[in-house]
Amino acid sequence: MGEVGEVGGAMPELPEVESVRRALAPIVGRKVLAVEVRRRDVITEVAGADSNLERALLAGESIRALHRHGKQLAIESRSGAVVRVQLGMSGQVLLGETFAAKSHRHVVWTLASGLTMTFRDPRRFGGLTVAGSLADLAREHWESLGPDALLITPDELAAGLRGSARAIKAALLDQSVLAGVGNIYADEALFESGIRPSTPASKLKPAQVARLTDAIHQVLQQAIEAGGSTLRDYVRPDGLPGEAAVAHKVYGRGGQACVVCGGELRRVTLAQRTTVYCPTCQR
DNA sequence: AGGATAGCCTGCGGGC
DNA sequence: TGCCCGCAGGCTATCC
Repeated sequence: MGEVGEVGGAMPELPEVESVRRALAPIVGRKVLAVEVRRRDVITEVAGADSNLERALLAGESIRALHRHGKQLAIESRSGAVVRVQLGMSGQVLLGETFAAKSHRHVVWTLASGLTMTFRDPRRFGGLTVAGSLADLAREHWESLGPDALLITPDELAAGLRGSARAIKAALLDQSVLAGVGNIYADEALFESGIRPSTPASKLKPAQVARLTDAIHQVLQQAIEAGGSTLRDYVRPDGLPGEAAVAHKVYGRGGQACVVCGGELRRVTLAQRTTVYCPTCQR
């Protein structure tokens, strides 16, 4: 088995994580022969996880399935034990054998047939969580997440926004409202639905919530189909860069011309995050 | 108790 | 050319 590829890149939001999940398909059904923990502090344990860290990381197990909720990934073994992967800002999962020279390789799995999987994360905003079962992981972590952003309905989004005075941009970044949207796709979805990011969440009319829901689905789906991020250091499993697959219309374009009206896009800080919008198209 | 804020961490790009 | 500084931001803890 030669190099399979580099899976994951910068600024992972739902589409990037979904791309990683799909790209990890080769590990399903394979046995984990060994796990090397090079940096223990990237791993947290949920009560009930195997007290032996390598076993908790699925050493000796066969991989049964790959799950995703929002931006989080879970690798489930046949025994039911799971490893949650959070990519954070700079996390990657590498599949193949040609990555020994890379720095920040925190955990390395050796699987059957010579396949190697590596978790690397230079900034360490991400990490791994080991749990005895999906139910344990859900109880400790996933239950606090809102509906997955790809599946959320207008009614569910409306319920998450009800009574909330904060800006819609802040609400979209809140993973307990919906899971999977980060700064990039929040701005893109608000642009597509013509909603100003500073609008109080509870002030959105039902029609706006419906449009926003559609826009969230659309921008995420489009990004998944394009193979994940558009950012330059993202590399798809086939080794081709994902760059330029989708052009962001507002993210990173403050001061530039709106692709719809030609006006100047405005760059502000909202909810501690750089936010770009069109003052003409977004009311 | 919802919501705002701080802090974690490294790579990179702009400016000089 | 090379150095320095600011910025990027998902998530958790903490505070109000």
